Amino acid sequence: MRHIQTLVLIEAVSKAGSIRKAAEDMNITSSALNRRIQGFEEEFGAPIFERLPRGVRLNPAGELLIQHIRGQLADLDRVRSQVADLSGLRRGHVSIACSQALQPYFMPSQIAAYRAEHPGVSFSVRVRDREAAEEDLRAFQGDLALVFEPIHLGDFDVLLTVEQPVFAVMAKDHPLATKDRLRLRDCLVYPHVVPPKRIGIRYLLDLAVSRMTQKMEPIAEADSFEFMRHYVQHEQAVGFQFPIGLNLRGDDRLIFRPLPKSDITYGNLTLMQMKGRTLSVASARFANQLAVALSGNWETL
Amino acid sequence: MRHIQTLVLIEAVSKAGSIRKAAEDMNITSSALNRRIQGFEEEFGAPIFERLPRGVRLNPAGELLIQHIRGQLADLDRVRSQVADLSGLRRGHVSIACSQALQPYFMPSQIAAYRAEHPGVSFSVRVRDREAAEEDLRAFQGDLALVFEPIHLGDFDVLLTVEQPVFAVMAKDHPLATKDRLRLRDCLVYPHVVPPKRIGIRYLLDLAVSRMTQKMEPIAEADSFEFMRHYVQHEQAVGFQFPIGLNLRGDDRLIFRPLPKSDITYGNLTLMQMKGRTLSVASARFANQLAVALSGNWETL
DNA sequence: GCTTTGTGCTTCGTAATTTGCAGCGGTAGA
DNA sequence: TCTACCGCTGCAAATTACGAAGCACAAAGC
Repeated sequence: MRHIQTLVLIEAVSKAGSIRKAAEDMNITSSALNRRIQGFEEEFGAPIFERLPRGVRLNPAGELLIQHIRGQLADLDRVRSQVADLSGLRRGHVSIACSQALQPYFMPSQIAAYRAEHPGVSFSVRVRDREAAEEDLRAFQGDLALVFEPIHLGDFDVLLTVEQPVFAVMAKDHPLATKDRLRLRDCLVYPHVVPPKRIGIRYLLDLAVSRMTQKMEPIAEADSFEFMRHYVQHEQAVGFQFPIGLNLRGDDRLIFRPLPKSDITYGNLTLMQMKGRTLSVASARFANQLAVALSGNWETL
Repeated sequence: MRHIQTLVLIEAVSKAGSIRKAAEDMNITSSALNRRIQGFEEEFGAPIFERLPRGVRLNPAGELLIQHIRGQLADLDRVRSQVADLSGLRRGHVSIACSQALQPYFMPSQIAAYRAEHPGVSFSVRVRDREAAEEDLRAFQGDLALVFEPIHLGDFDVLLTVEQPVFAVMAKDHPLATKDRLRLRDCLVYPHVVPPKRIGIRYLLDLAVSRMTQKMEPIAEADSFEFMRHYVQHEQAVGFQFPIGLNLRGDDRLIFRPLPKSDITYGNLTLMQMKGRTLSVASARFANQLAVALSGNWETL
């Protein structure tokens, strides 16, 4: 794409932080890149970068412009995808950012199901906490985001929201495993493992605990649910997870018990896209499939 | 803008219908233009034009692309406007399509008021019926549209809607001028002048008459309100207009009487923009001013 | 049926633009 | 003071785009 190359170069420079570095990345000489940028700034009518002793950085005008550039590049991708689609080849690419909970079971099965029908579509899946996922959308680095408890809802279009209760996770021989109705306060009596603050489930836990007299005193704070899953098998500890991240029936070492909504708010699993953006054919269809899959009850998982 | 020229050329070709004509318009040779298009199609990966014996025409892929191009050009304008704005110069351009009724009084006074505060902003005003105004927005040929009774509301963002009653317009010595409460059926007894079907006020008239036993039998159908205004001074005829298009107090030759809502629905004057589009600074501020001006009651005009 | 007109497209020599190389001046950190 | 890295600039080479002319073809015009 010749007519767009300058824009791509500008983005590369803004990412590299210096013209020379960006020139190396893009396999051209720094002088050529330098002159292209100067030429663009002249055409544009205003400087885009502020020159620092150690390199360059976008000025406010440049920030405005780079947002435009990213939007245009993403939109051009969309057009190409639509064109490819109407010429019969069902190919394309879907880029999605999602919570950790969706990694082990949900996303793999969904992507496999989609690819069974559209083998020409490729995927990139990035694990992001709720804040980073939104940042991805904003920078046009991802088409979709599927996260619990999003923060800045106003900046995005919400395609779907479903509620999921928080589950307590423990070993089969845990004393609490025999209780059929488990309360959050029971869990906190035992050693517990929780994720760090940026994770949605932790946000819900903090909210719930703030209304209780008991305090949360985690023996471990880990951003890996895998760690939690395995740790509770070594000590008689309790972990927390959403059902979509659990193999509710198929796990023979762990026990999962839902916590009542009165104890801890249900988590909102939300499928979002950048506000006002038109998705590529592949992304839109995949989003649709996700919506159908999620609209079922979690108890049927 | 060098990196965008090919896109502009493509748009020119699609408008001219032939490469040679477009080349003349753009002051280059047809061979150069031809090669640029071929080059673009190769980069793009698919033909954009279908070649006809008498010229070229956009194929479906091209239609998709041209929409992207127009959006990109409009968005770049917006960015440049914002950049100009943050560097202190309050300049820019506002392009608005609006109904005939707004031409004599409303738009001139609004634009003058805006330019009194922002002398660097220029305007283009196009008179369009409600359908053509929407087409303008869709093709990114206008930033705003202010029309009565829009048709495809779903494709646009509505910034404001205000109701305006239909007024009967007649000479000062007209027999009906003495009645203080005028009904539509009274007007239709006399010779009447109406606009053609594509105009919003005619749509309302047709709707109203379809519920009556009386029929509409216009002695003249004219798309110029000026014609109507002057004609009713020659014959004892009745015309129709919205109050925003009338000088309610200042006209010493004509009488204006509102028709009751039960006789004929109030017209919806609607300020719209292209769905999801971010307007330039100047356009957004002007839209804001229009909204403020219109939110007052028509009776205070 | 023939000419005329208008189309997209190609060839080729030339003009315009971009690139790479080397070097300059300047700033920050050692 | 020295080194490393930065943005920037002449200048010649390489690349690219352009204009003029002409070709093949199809639809009107006569």
